Amino acid sequence: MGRGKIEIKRIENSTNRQVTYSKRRNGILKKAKEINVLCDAEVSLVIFSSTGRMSEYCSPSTTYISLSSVFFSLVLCACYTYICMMGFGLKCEKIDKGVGQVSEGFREEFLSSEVDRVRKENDNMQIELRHLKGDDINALQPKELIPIEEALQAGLEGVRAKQASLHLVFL
Amino acid sequence: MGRGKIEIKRIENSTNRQVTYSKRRNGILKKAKEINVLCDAEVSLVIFSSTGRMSEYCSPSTTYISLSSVFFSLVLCACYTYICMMGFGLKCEKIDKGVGQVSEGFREEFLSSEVDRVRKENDNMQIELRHLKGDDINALQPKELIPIEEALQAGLEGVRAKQASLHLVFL
DNA sequence: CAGGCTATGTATAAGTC
DNA sequence: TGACTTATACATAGCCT
Repeated sequence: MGRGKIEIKRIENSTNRQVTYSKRRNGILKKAKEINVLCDAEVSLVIFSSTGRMSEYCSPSTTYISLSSVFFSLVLCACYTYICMMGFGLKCEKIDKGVGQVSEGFREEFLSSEVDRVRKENDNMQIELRHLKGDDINALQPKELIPIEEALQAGLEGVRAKQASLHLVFL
Repeated sequence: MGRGKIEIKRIENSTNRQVTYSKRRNGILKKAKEINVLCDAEVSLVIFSSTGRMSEYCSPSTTYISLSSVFFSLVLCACYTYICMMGFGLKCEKIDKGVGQVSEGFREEFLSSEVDRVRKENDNMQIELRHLKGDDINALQPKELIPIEEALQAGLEGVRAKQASLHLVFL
């Protein structure tokens, strides 16, 4: 993608390598952001240059900040590592042998179904919200549009009535 | 980079979105591999499609695991990754098989915090929905009413435009 | 819906300052 | 070393099957 074609192999000239790294890193980060926006994809990207400098991108929408327990983080971290390593068929014995944990099946089962339930509720609301905002309505039948229109109309009237009353107060 | 220029915003047509996702995901994965080879960079990339399918790439070297101080920086990403996976209801068999007890142990902890998170999300959406429907707006400040009104107005216009286009078809 | 096909938009290798 | 330019290779949007 430049003046000349290059072979995909380690760039021996270190200056060149550094320059190419910067450019390509920016390119990848940009593309990561684009696919997130264009396609609703979640992306987690971490790049280390050969000098150890790190760049990263995580798509927004995340709530990991709320997970404050350090222990928890470490476990997740280990987990992530494990995923990466498994990708290359490596075994991570440390994790296997690591902390033994007693798990109480019932509570977990409850939590699991609760997560499912709340998530479903979430999905439905998200769809409703989208529709109210005029998104994703192309797939809808004419009939289905009517209640949406009515809801919007009613909402608008409500808000405007409220605004009008506030306005009176200010006069 | 195609027949036409596109704006970087959510692709509404879901078929298109899926197609674009596949193509761009392959593109990013390719570039991740290239920067790894060309520039000796370590890359860790995880992408989830909106349907929850995961793709990942980790550069072959696993040396970063030993760089524990730097690696610690990955914790946030790790959390994020794990949440994504759970968030899409994926069963990560690799983890379950490999880590066994450990994964079960923190799965519960995860589920617990996940229930909290999703519930919070639920609450927020519920509030937004209520406001759009004209409920609970008495407590709002005039300023806060404006975006609501605008959203309603925009939504209404969207729905009516859609209805108009459908109407044309029926004539 | 998954796989090809091109015209076209982007990324970027190499060059310049 | 970094910022900017340019010619080229590459990625991909819109089609088509």
